[in-house]
Amino acid sequence: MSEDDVLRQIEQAVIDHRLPPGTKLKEIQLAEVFGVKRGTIRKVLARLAYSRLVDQLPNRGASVAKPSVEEGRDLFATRRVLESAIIESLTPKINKSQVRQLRDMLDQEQNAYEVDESRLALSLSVDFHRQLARMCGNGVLEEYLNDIIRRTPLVILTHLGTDPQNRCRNQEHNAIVDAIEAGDARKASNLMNQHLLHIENRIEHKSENPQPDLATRLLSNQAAG
Amino acid sequence: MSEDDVLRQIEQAVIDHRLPPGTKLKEIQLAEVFGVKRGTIRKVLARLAYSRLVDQLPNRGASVAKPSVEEGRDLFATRRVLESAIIESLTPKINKSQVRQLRDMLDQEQNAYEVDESRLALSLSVDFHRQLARMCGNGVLEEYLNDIIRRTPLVILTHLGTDPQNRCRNQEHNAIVDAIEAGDARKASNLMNQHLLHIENRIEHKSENPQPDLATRLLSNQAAG
DNA sequence: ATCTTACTGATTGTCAACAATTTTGTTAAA
DNA sequence: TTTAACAAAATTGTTGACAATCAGTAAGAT
Repeated sequence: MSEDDVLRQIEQAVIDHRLPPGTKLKEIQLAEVFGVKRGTIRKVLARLAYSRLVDQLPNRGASVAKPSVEEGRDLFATRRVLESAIIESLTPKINKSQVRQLRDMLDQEQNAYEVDESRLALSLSVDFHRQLARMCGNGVLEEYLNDIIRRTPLVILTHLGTDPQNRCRNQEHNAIVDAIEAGDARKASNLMNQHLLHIENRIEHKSENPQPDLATRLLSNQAAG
Repeated sequence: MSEDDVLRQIEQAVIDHRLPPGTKLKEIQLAEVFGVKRGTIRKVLARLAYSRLVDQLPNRGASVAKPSVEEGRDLFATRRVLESAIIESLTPKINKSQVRQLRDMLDQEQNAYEVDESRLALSLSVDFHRQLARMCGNGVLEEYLNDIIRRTPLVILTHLGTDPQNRCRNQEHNAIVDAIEAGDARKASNLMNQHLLHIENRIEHKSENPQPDLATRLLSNQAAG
C-alpha cells in the first residue's frame, strides 16, 4: 500500500467518522495496520497536518483535528465565497452536455437516498460541488475548494454530530442547476449561498447550546465506573 | 537553524528572485548551505511542494516551480475573488484606528519608494494586502490568501520578469482605503478588482508574444555550443 | 554517422537503530 | 490521603548507512 493510498484511507475514515475528532494517531500502530514502515506514516501525517485534518504537537504526536466553532464559521464563509464565484464563472459558459451531466449526478444521488444507500448519497452529494468546481475551469479555485471540502466533514462532525439533517438537500442542488441552465448567474449564486447557509446556521445554533465538556459529561453519569 | 527558518529563507529567496523558476534544489547542497541535516531539507522541500512553490518529481528531486500561464491566470482570478470578499467583509466593520493603521502602512510604503528602497517598498506593499486579510477577521480566508500571495511572485517572475512596473501602485492602494473609509464596500471591492487586473492583464498580453522556446533560442544563436 | 548498451558518478529514497521526550506507573515521605 | 520524586514504558524525533534510481559518458554494433 502506497503513501497516497494510506492518505486516502485515513482521510476517508475521518470523513466517515470512523475516526472521531481527537482520536490519537500513533505512528507504530498505523504502520502495523496498513503494513507500511513508520516513515511512510510520518509523511502521511505531515500532509494531513498541512491540510488541517490532523493536529500535530511536538513530541506529542498527531490526532484527528477538532476545529473550533470560529474555524468552522470561517470555513463555511470562505466556502460560500468560493462556490459563489464558481457558479458566477460557470453559468455564462456552461453547455448542454454539462448540464445533462449535472442532472445525471443529481438523479443518481436521489436514487441512492431512495434505496437508503446514505453513504453513497453523501458521497455523490459532495461530488456535485466538486463537479461544479471542475467545470468552471479554474484549477486554482478548484484546488482550494477541494481543500475546504475535505475539511468540512470534520467541522460538521465536531459541532453537529451525525444527524442526517446535516446533509446537502438534493432539492436545493436541483434548484441551483435550474438557475444555471436558465443562465441566471446571480440567482444561481444566491441559491448556492442559501444552500450552504442552511448547514452553516446549524453550527451557530448548536454552539448556543454548547456540548457539555468532559467534566460535565462525567458528573451527569455518576453511576458508571 | 530550524526547519521553519530554512523554509522562510528559501521562500524569501524565491520571492527575491535569487532562485529563479526552474532552479534545481539539491538536498545535500542545501543541507550544507544551511548547516542542517538532509532530513530537515527533505521536510522543507515537501512543505514547499505542498504549497506549490517547488515542483517535485520522483527520483528527480525538487526545483523552483514554473507556473504555467493558465495557472497564473487562475491564481490571479482566485486572488481577486478572495480579496474582493475580504474587502466586502471588512468595510462595514472597520474602525478608525484600523483605517489609521492602513494609512500609516501606505505612508511607509510611499516613503520607501521615494528613498529608493524598492525591496522594502515591495514588501510593505504585500503587507498591505495581508493586513486587509488579517483585519477582516476570517482566519481561513486569511490563510488561503496568504497561500496565494506566496505563489504570486513566482507567476510574475515567470511570465513578466522583474520589470518594476509589475508592482502594486501605491496610489491605487490609497484609493481602496478611501473607499473603505467611506463605507462604500462595492466601490472598494471594485477598486481592488481593478488593481489586481492591472497586473493580471500584463500576463495575458505578455503571453500573446510568447517567450521563444528552447529550440528557438538555441537555433537563433548557433555559434554557441 | 547514429543508435544501442553498459558503465559511472551524483542524487534521491528507505530503513533500522539510537536518542530524546512524554506519559504512565510505583514508591515513599509528609 | 495526598503529594512529590523517581523509575519504567511507550512514543516521537533524528541520524547515518545503505539501496534504488537517474543523467551523462564512452564503447561497441549497425
